[in-house]
Amino acid sequence: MENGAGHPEGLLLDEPSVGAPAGRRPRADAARNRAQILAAARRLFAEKDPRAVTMGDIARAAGVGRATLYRRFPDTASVAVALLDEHERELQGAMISGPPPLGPGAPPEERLAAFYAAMVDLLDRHLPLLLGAETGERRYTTGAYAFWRAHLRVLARAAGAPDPEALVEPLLAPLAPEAFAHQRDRAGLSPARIAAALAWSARRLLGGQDR
Amino acid sequence: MENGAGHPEGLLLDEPSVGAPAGRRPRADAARNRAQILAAARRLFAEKDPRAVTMGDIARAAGVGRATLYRRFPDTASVAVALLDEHERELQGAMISGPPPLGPGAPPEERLAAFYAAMVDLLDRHLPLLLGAETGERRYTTGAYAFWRAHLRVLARAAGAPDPEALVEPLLAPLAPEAFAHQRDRAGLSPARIAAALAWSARRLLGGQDR
DNA sequence: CATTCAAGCGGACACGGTGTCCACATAACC
DNA sequence: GGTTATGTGGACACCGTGTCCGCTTGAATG
Repeated sequence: MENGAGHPEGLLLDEPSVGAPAGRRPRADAARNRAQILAAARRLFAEKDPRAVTMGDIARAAGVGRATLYRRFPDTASVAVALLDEHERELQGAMISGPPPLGPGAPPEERLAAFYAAMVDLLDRHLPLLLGAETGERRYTTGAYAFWRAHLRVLARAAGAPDPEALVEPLLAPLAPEAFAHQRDRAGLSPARIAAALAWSARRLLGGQDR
Repeated sequence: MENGAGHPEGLLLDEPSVGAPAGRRPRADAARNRAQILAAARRLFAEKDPRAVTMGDIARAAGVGRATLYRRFPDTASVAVALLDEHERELQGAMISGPPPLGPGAPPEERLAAFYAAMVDLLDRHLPLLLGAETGERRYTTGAYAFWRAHLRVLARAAGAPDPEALVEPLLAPLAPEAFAHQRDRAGLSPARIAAALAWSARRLLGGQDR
């Protein structure tokens, strides 16, 4: 990486882009349907297992035909991604240009701990959506993931870790939606306790006692 | 936990039990079919995306009817679990009673590093099966997972970590099959490099300089 | 305000996978 | 060799997916 202080600037702060027509202003009924779809989907994801939500469910709950739904979203995961977009962009902004320790200016281990805390909060508040959006392999191909990855690579590098590229995945893996769901709902750990354990890990891993 | 040197003894060292008749000796044709099913499934999981393998695929490749397959295995994941059983039991045995550093007798951070190395090796050799067996949430409900969990809890406790229970998940998350697949096949990291990064993490996290 | 036309809509279809049922076959036991 | 319990697999109904095509409707134009 050339840029020493490099941040993953502009890596995923683009427009919503998922399910929204690009060129001209959308038609009134189209916009209304889109809003109905998103509202219905948010409800459905929350009230049953997000991975069991089908395209037919969403279309029926939104009061539109299935083909109308398919016109904008290729699958249920894309709907969830659209619902998550704004929350994730907000967090990304705070990471790039917000106040420390989440933003620039704090030592790497503290920035990592703050990132963990923010992500645990995001997971806690929007777990159904995240489960619906990032099921299985899809997690790694989504745009947001590339951003988290780039961010953590910068932090690992700044902390002088031996192989930042290879360290990124272990740092990010505990934030997998399924992992969080298991800890919170199956094992009964509070989000605060999960965040505390991650903060401890962050300081152990990137803390600068020897290097 | 009462048992100070406690190991999760007998937690998952039971009989294969998946798809094998329990009580009496199985019929000759049943045993033959079972072997054909497992052989065919192993082949299929290796040659295409394990998550795209269907019950019909396995039955056809094994030369048996679909209902025969359903008699033993409720879904494709169970077939993969049966194929993994022996490898995992072998590793579990080494962890409980094998030589250090994998077995008892080494400091926690070294045992964790050895566990990571062994798991990376298992993942590298049997990734298709693991992807087929532990897709998504199922990972957390499988028997083997409970064993890894218990093992890491013991190590974290021995290292004096503040909240071993909450630390287990972050320690285990990087070993999710999807995470490994992404690192090795998408990011192009060699298993050795992945293992090295995990070993470094293990020593930072559980290494005993300050506790 | 009437006309025109592209964009949006949704009912209907074909396909493929799942899980179950039941009539038949066959190995194991007497 | 006859009997029985177990194993087998073809067939069925159901559900979700993804696509096609004729109809509707909003918006731009004269």
